[in-house]
Amino acid sequence: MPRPTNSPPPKGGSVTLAMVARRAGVSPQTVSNAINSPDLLRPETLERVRRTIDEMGYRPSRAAQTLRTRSSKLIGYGIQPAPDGNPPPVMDRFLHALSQAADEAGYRILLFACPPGGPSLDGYEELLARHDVDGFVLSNTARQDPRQAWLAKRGVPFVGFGRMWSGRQIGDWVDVDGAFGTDAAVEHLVALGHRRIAFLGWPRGSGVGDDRAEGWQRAMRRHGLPTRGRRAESAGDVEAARTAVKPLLDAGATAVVAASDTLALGCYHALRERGTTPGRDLAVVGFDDSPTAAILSPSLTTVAQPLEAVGRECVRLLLARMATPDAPPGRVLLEPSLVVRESA
Amino acid sequence: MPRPTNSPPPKGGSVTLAMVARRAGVSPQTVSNAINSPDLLRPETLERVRRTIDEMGYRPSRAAQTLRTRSSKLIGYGIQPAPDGNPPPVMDRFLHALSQAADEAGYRILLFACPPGGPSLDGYEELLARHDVDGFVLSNTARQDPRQAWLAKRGVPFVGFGRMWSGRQIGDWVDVDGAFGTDAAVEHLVALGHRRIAFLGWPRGSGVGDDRAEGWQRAMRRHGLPTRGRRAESAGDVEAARTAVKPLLDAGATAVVAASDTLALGCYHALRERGTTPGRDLAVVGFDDSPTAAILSPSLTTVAQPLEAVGRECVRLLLARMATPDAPPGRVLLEPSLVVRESA
DNA sequence: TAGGGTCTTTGGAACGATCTAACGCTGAGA
DNA sequence: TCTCAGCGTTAGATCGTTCCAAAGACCCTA
Repeated sequence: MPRPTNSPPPKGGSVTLAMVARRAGVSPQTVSNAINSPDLLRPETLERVRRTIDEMGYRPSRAAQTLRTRSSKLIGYGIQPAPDGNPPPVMDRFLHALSQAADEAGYRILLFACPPGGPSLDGYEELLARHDVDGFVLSNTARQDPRQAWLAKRGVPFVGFGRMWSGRQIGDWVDVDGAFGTDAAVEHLVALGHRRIAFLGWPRGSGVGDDRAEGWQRAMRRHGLPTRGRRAESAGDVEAARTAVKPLLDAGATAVVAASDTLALGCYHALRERGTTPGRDLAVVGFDDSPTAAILSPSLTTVAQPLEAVGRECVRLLLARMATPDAPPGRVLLEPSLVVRESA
Repeated sequence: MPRPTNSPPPKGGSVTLAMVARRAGVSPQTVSNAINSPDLLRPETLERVRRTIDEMGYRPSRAAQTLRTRSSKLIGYGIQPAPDGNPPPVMDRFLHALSQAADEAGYRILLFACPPGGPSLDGYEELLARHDVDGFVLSNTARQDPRQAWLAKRGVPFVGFGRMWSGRQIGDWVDVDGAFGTDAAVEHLVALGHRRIAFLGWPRGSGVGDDRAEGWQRAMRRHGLPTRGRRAESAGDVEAARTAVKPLLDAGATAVVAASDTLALGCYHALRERGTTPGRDLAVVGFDDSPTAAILSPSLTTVAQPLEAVGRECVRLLLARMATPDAPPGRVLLEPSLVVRESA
């Protein structure tokens, strides 16, 4: 009769450290060392252990490692619901980039659903207490976002996608230089011969929006072009943009730089309404390179965020923070790139 | 001098089962029972333990539970890179729904990055061996997808978003009834008085495409309307669609049902080219309710997939499978809904 | 040959939870 | 009166790994 055991039923044919050790004729600790501190072993022992590991297809159990080391090699990410109408159109690309970068560093992304209407802190608390998450990536950071301060107070490593627009800067972040993007858009338009270049943005006070406006303004100034009367503000939806852009057209603008692809689409509509054609009668540049941009007709010239790089940098900063908790904060501003299509 | 210990530095002020037990004056096992089998305890003991748990803010450690039970309460999800040009425009919505449904059942989604060019099995292997993942959700299931068979052979619970279009059906899946969607689109058009309703789809042989075509065909037949000469095939991009739809227009179609929003947009372009207006001169219905659909002008009537429901059902089926591994396969076909906008 | 110093390797004790078997006690059935 | 199942609870072992301290192997010098 087999010995009575109170161990749970094995799931796969999971190989343990002890099994490897027995087969290789060493102690479990030596196998552990072979993996974590190879330089402690005599080369021939190391070789033998390594071969045995391969032969048996051994993989360390994360649960056991986490229990012992209190580090789960997990990065938490709260996934936001799409606020109606204006879902971040690019979030799955970012998430893939993030996941890939994490994988390469031996980490994984653990998802949790943020309830709609502002992220609460419960989810973060839960992941921290129960899963021993090593750190967090924050996105859709808002003005008055409580998360950074909350995490910082607890000494939990985190990195935000998006800088803080109000109050004191807290912690590490990676962001895209919106001003650089609109500046580049203006450069492109100037090179095409445009002089009366307008900007269609969101109401002042939104950090992202003001940033994008600033790039336009600075480039205009650099070229000695007037900005007065060339700027309009609009809510984020197409309809509002269509209305808001009209004064700019009436004022004789030959090109419009918009703060988002959605706003740019509003320009398209306004132009069609008066029987003119985007890209021919008026140059239009959007922002975000949303999937829509490529399939419009004429296709939309737009500023693309380097999401893959953002993901990589987020992981890099996060790992650095975990390695040296007291290091000065890391802040990375990445340059977006202009995707030139038919509309400009 | 404090007793020497070899425990790792505590991360938070983490409270353990043993600490709760000591404070409540019971054994650790009783606290465990209070959580996992409350009906074993005498009501007054239960009450006392529960109060202590609340007071101390105790949370069981997932790592320890996983180690002991071999169940991580984790669901693996391989996140695909966006294949160029045609990223599934809806995947982040699905992912949020999935994560939320999992959360509510006490599970979490663990992400891993699938390398581009078809998912390899390595990622699945890794999650299984190292993280003791309890199951997987598959999406972007392709013809000849090796994953289902691989997982089934190992007895790993999984559920696919998307049925299997070729070969034998393996395992559980949830899918959206494309035929139902196009059928409903035809119904709507017929009610508007249309008779010459065309279908613009992908080349035959793609499971999803054939499914959507079939709903159109069956509804047409039901109404005694001819389908001959009213069907065109096109590659998935706007440009191809624009070309492919022309014969349908020439043949006098008054309405087009497209297999995707992108194809529908191709119709828009073809119409504009000949100076006609979508929604007035020709009704157009798309499929997917991508973000683009709402912001087009005229806005696009389209068939919306119930992604929240898909997420919920995926989790439900997966949990059922884990509970009873030998139960007959669960297959859920959900009805999409027609979102009526200006184009039809 | 004994002593001292490197290098390698090992035993034992955690980490925090859950499983099994049994504790001492009561009351029902024979 | 004796046996035994059931009650709520507990002791002890165990999951697979890593940390700590110390033991063993080895070589060199005195």
